[in-house]
Amino acid sequence: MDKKSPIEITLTERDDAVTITQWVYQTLRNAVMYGQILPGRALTIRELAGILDVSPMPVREALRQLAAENALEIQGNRRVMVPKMTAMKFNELCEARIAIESHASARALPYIDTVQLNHLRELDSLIDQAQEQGDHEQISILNQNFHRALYSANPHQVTLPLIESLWLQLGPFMRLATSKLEEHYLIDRHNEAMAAIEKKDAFALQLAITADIREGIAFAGTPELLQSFIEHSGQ
Amino acid sequence: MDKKSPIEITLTERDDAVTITQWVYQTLRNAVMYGQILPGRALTIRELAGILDVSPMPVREALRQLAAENALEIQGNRRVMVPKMTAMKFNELCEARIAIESHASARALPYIDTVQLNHLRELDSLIDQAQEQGDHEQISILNQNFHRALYSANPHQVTLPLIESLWLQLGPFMRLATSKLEEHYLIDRHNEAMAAIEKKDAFALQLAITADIREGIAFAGTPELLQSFIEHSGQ
DNA sequence: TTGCTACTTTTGTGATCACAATCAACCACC
DNA sequence: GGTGGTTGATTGTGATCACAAAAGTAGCAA
Repeated sequence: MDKKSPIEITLTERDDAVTITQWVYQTLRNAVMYGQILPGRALTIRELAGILDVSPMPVREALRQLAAENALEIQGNRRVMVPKMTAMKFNELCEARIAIESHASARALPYIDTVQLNHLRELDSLIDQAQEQGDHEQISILNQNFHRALYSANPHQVTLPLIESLWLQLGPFMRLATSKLEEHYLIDRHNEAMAAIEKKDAFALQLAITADIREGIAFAGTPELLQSFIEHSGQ
Repeated sequence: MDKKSPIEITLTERDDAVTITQWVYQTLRNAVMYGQILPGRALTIRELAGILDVSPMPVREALRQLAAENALEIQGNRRVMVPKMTAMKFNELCEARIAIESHASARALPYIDTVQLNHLRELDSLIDQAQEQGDHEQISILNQNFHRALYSANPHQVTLPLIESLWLQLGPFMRLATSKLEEHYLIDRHNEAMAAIEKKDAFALQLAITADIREGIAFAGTPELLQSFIEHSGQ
C-alpha cells in the first residue's frame, strides 16, 4: 500500500453535523494547502479512503470538487495529483492574485463600516502579536483572514471563490517560501491598508494590497527558491 | 414528477469515449449557460437522472463539480439550484470580468505569434460574417472563442478557469441581454484589439477588451433589463 | 379558514458490488 | 542483457441498495 511516498494527513475530529464528504473535502484541502501531499504524487481514491478511514465514495466527490477548484489536476489517464509548479506558473499566479485582489479590495472599500473596520483592526493587531512571537504558521493564517475579511465586506462579492482558488494553488509553495523569509517580512503593509481604508482612498488601498502580496512572495521569486519549487514538484 | 416547472434540456449524442459523468457535466453546464434551467428552481438528483436517463451517481458528481465552479448553488438544506441574480451582483460580475480579462489579455500579449494571430483573425472574420447574418447565437459563441483563444496564448495561463467561471455565472443573463441589443452592437472592438495585438500595445489591448466587455453588457445594465433579471430569478 | 401535528413520501448521503480500463510485474524471445 | 508481449492486480466508473433527514401532505383542532 505504501510503495509510493507515504502521505501524512493531519486528521481533525469529525463533526457529526457535517457530511463525511465535506469533512473529507476540508481535510484534503488542508493537506494540499499545507503541502502535505507532494506535487506530482499520484493519488488513488482507495488509498485516500483507507487513510481517512471512510468509504471511497466521499473521497471521489471531494477529489472532483478540489479538481474543479484547480487544487488538484486530473490527468488524461484519469489519475489525480497536485499540479506541479513551475517558475513561470508561480509568477502568473502571483500576478493574478494582485490583479484580482486589488480589484476586490477597491470594490469592498465602499461597504466597510465601523464594525468591519474594528474587525480588521483586531486581525491586524493579532498579526502584530504573532509577528512578535515569530509564529509564521499563525501569521500566514491570520493574513489570509485579513484579506478574506476585507474582500467579504462587499455583500455582492463574487471574486472571493476565485481568490481562494489562487490561494489554494499557491498554498503549498507559499509555505515553503514564507518559512525562509522570516526576517525579511518587516514592513507591515496592513497598517498602510488600514490607513487607506479609513481615508476611503481606493487607490492607496490597492497599492497597499499589491505591496502586501508582492512582498509576501517576493522572496519566493528568487531563482534558488524557484528552483527548489521545481525540484519538489519533480517528486 | 413534473409538479414544478418542467426542465427542457437539449440532449447531445453521448460519445462512448467520454465518461457518463463528463457528458452529464457538459449537458448540465450548457443547460445552465443557455438559461434552460430557471434560477431558483430546485434541482433534485433523481429528477435530472430521469431526464438524462442515467443513474443518479454521475448526476451527483456533475452537480458537485458545477457547484464548485459557482455555476450552481448548494443551499443549506443541501438542495441545489441556479443562483438568483441581482442587479448588484450582475454589476460585480461584469466588473470582475473586466479586471481579470484585461489582465489576462495583457499577460497573453507577449506570447502571441503569427500562428495565433492568424487564428484570431479567422475568428474575427467569422464574427463579422455572423454579424452580417444577424446570428446572435453564433456571435455569442464565437465571441467567447475569440476571448478564450486570446488568453490561451499564454502557455502559463492560470486565469482562464476563473474567467470561465464568471462566464458561466453570467451566461443565462447575458443571453437574455444580447437578444435585446441586436441593433446596438455596432462597433467591433475586436478590430481594435487586433490592431493593439499587432502593435504589441498592451495598454491599448486592455482598453479594447474592456470596451468589448463593457459594451457587450452595457445594455443589460439598463434598469428595465436588470428588473427583468430579478423577475426571472424570482422564478 | 387557519394553525399545528403526525404520517407518508421524497431526497441526499454513503456503502457495496460489478465491470472495463489501466498499470505492474513477469516471462519468453530476440 | 535488453525488449516486447502477457497475465494478474489495481483502479476509476457507475449501478444499486439502505438509511436518516427533509419536504410534502393529510388530518384534526381552534
